[in-house]
Amino acid sequence: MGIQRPKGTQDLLPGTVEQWQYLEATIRCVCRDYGYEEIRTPMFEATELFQRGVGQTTDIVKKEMYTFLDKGDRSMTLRPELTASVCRAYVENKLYGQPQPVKLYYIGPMFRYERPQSGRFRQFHQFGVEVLGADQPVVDAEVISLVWNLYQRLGLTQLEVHVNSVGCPTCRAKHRVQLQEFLVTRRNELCNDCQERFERNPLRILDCKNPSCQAATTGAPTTYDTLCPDCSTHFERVLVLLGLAGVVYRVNPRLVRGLDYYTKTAFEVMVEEIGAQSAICGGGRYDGLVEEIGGPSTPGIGFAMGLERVLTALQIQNKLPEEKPKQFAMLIALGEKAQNEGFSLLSALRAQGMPVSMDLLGRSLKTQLKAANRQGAQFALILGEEELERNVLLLRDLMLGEQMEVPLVEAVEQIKKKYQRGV
RNA sequence: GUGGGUGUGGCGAAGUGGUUAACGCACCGGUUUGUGGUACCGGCAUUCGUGGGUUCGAGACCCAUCAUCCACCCCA
Repeated sequence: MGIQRPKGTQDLLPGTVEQWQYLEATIRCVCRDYGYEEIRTPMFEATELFQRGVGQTTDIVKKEMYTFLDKGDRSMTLRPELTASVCRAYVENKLYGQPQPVKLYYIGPMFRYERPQSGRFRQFHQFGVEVLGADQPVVDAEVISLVWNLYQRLGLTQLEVHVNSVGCPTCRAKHRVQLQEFLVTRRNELCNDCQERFERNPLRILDCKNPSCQAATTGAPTTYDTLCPDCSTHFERVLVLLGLAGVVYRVNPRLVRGLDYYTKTAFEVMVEEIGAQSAICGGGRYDGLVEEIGGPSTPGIGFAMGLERVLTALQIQNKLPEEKPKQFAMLIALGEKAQNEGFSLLSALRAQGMPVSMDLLGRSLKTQLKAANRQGAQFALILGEEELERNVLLLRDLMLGEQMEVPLVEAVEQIKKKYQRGV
């Protein structure tokens, strides 16, 4: 076998691309309704952006980035996520000078060097939203409601929306200490991974899948015990507003997000049916990130949604729209003279916006009819030597099996009439 | 990075060491000259991911390698 596509990448072929187009169109529609505008940033950025933005200690930065030196010896990285880039763009383009908040969305490929598995790729696609310059709880609720609304429109069911507050850096640090104090006596009950997490990232132990870790952490102090008054009222307000927006959610004190920048509200949406990688959307507030990147202190919140995973869920739940017939009519021209006449007719029909095509292999009438049938065409426009001599076109209705003769001069008009009736 | 499964034509799938590698779908062509969706007929893998090895003999056994899938880690 010759050259193959890189591991963890996909060729999206006709038949599948339509599903992506449908999903993307629905997303854009919801974003427009919510008043979000699209932003497009580069596929690669200075490596430092992700190191600072995503966090040096995260797996993404430590082992999953596609990093390379360009010809000027600058370290560049294929974007593994987009929140850092959007914040960079916000600062660099001085969007803080525009009316606040700035409400943005993006759709595009991300790159992470991982072992592929179900729902996990090296090039994958995310839809995401970022709101910069607003710290009110309503923003958190609006963003989550946007996600909810999108899934409703897509018809997805069996969703689990988990919401939590991880607090600001101050209360998070307090929680961390309390958690370690709680766990220190049970440390030997934890799995190997969690033994290591104990020092590095004890919050993560809370959402370990290992049953013994689950048991060891029952009754552990939650973030709510340590939330400062500000974080606490913020969280309560978010929950109230979510209820008012009709979002069905669950408060999950064990929900911890993996990226360093999250503060206060964190949330995740899961669909169990799609496999081990069941999170189809994850996000939260990141009030310190813009400043971390070198901009003015600016609150922010956003999420990212894995489109491959959403599509998988839609497939499993059978919620994708049916494929429409590709062509309205097929032109069947027999012989070179007829092809000349037919080709110009074809171009006239297409100029009028009708989806019409013709045989490109010079095949027999019979074969072409068969092909037209398979395309789902409603009409066959037959033009042979005989018709040419009499200046007519055979207009055959493939559904009814009837055909009529139309003078060539009236052909476009007549066909258009049929087409408009169908549309 | 770790662990497990799989690899036969475009797709699905038989083939438990022995002469010519089933079958289904798809595809292409035909069933008298220019009329489709059905039916019938025919065509479509010098070869079983690749490279070695065992054997009189291998798609089947062994080794290596590559690819792919699933799971862990982590994330969308």
